[in-house]
Amino acid sequence: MSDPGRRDEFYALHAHLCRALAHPTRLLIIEELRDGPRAVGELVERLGHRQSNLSQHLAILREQRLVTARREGSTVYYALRDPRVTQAFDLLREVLRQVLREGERLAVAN
Amino acid sequence: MSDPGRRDEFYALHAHLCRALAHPTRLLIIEELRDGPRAVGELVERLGHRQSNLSQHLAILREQRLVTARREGSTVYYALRDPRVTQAFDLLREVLRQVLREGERLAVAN
DNA sequence: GCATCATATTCGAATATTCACAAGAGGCCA
DNA sequence: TGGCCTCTTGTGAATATTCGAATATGATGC
Repeated sequence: MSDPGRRDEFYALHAHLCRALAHPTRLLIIEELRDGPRAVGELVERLGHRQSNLSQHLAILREQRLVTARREGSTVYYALRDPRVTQAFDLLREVLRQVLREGERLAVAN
Repeated sequence: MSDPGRRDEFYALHAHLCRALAHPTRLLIIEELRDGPRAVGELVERLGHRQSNLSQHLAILREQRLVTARREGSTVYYALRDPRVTQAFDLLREVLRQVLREGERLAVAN
């Protein structure tokens, strides 16, 4: 990582990975996949978004290799690829909760 | 979290947090702050961006409460607020490395 | 073949992000 | 006070993201 070009490229990829997580719908998808694979139709039903919209978000998660897609007949099952993604997800969730708690204290203090 | 309105709001905040991480420059800033606080000028020198640009990125990290800013005379020192942020950062970095390794294998295999 | 169901992709409009530059704001010291 | 240093913020242009609607693809069964 001493080559600055390679370093910049790596950080760009890292940022793309974060970007893939930077949308509420995609976070909800990840939460849904936490307990195992789900078909697109199930996600549509459970999350209540347009099918094309979910498909677009799933494509983004696929491109960043955060999920795998397995075809079974005409239905496609999505699954999380790496448990570390949910670990990172949970860490940030804790950070957020902390921020909200401190925000409440600040709101009271000011 | 059973109230759907509250759930959506929480996921929106979570997404905003991820969004704050979704830029190479901001990831580089976090990496720089890993070993302790840094003045804005130091970051400018080490990262080689316009000072106003770094200030804009620092503002985004501040708004999401990922960093703290402490004034000392006329210089401002930034620091990471929560070590879990770097933990999440590192987890995603590992995921990325894994993806790159598998990508190489795929590139060879195809 | 054709119809149907499940999923994916394309398109365009609305919105958000990012950068550089210019201008503002606060602290320090003569 | 005035000048200088450090940092922040407003503006606008270029670019990227997001959504719904429409359309395309792909598998299944008749």
